[in-house]
Amino acid sequence: MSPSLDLAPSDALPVKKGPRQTEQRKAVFEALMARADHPSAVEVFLRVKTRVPSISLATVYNCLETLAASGQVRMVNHEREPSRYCANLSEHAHLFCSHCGSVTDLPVHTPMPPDQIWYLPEGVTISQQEVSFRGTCAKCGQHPHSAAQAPPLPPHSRTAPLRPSPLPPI
Amino acid sequence: MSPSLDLAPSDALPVKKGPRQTEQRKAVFEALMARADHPSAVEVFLRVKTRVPSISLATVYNCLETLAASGQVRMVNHEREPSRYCANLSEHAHLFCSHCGSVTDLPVHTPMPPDQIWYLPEGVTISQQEVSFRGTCAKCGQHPHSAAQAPPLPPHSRTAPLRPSPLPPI
DNA sequence: TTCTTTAATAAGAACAATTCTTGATAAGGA
DNA sequence: TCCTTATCAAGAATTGTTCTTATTAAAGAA
Repeated sequence: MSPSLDLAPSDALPVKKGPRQTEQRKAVFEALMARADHPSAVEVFLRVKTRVPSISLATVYNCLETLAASGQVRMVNHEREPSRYCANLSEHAHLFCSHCGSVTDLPVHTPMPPDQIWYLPEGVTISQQEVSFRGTCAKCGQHPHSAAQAPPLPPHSRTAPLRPSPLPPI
Repeated sequence: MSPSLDLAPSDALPVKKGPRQTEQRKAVFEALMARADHPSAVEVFLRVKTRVPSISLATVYNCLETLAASGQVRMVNHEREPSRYCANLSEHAHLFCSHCGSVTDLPVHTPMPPDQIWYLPEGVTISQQEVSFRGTCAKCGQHPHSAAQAPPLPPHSRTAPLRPSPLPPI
C-alpha cells in the first residue's frame, strides 16, 4: 500500500478522502457542538444562518446527513416528530420530556449487553442500539404540579403544569 | 349520578364510553393480531381491504391511532421510515434487520429498571421506554455471506448477502 | 321499533419534513 | 493555471400523515 519508506507524515496516512471540509459543514458541526440540546434541522439552519447567512436549508440537511454518515453526529428520532441531531457520541439514552418537549442525554453508568436483558434468538446479531424514554426532565420534575401530556413546546418556556408520571412497570 | 337503586348490571358498570366497536376497527385490529410482523399503515390497509373492500387509507390511519391511544396496539418507529404497528403488548424490544428490513420482537427475559443502566438526574421520572436494535435477524444471520446495508426489502424475499456485523461495544 | 344524537367513515385535498433536481460555485489535484 | 468533481443555493417534487367535508351508521332515547 505505501510504496515508499520515507516517513513524511502525509505518506503515513492512508489517503483519507473523506467529505470535503467546507465552511457550511464546519458551521453546522460547530452549531451542534456549541450546545448540548437536540436541535432539528430547521433549528440548526436558523443558528447557522447567523454565521453563514447564505446557507440554505437543503444544505443543512446535506451537512447533517454527511456528518451522521461519517459518525460525527447522531440523528435522534422520536415518534413522528422532526429528526433532531446530537453531537454527543458517548453512549447515552434520550429522555423526551412530555411536559416541556426537551430532549436530555442520559449517560450510561452500567453498560449492559443486550442479551442480558432481551432474549435474542440464535443467529441474531446487534450492531447498534437505541434507547429512549418518555417522562419528565429534571427541570420539569422539580415542580410537582399536574397536567395532561403537553405537546412539544419550547423547552422551559413556561413553568406551569406537568404530570409526575409514577413509573409503571417497564 | 345514579338516580335509582336497582341493581341491574348495566347500572353497576361505570358507563364505559370507549370508542365505538365498528367493523373497520375490528378488521384493523384483527389484521394486526393475525400475524406477528409489523406492517405499516399501507400494508394494514391492503390486508384489511380484502375483508372490508370499502375501507379507506384515512380510516386505517384513524383506527390505528384509536387503537394506539387506547393501548391495544403499539406504534413502532425507526428512523424516518413509515410507522409500523404491533399488537404485541408484552414488554419487548425491536430488532430492525439491516439485511431484509424485517422487524422482530425481542421479548424481555430480565427486566431492568432504567436507573440501573442509565444515570437519571434528580427529578427525572420515566413513564415509558423504547428499545430498538439494528442488526441482522435470525433468518438472515444464518447465512454468513456479506454485503452492504440493504434498503428495506420485503422480508426474506431474497437469500443473498448480509453483513454479520460483529457487535461493537454498545 | 323508530327517532335522535353523535361518532365514524370515505374521498380527496392539504400539510410538513425531507429529498431531489438544476445550474452555479469552489476545492484540491495535475 | 486548468480540470475534475464535490458541494452549494434555490426551489420543485415526493411521501407519509393529517385534515376537511359530506355521508353513514352506532348507541341510546322515546
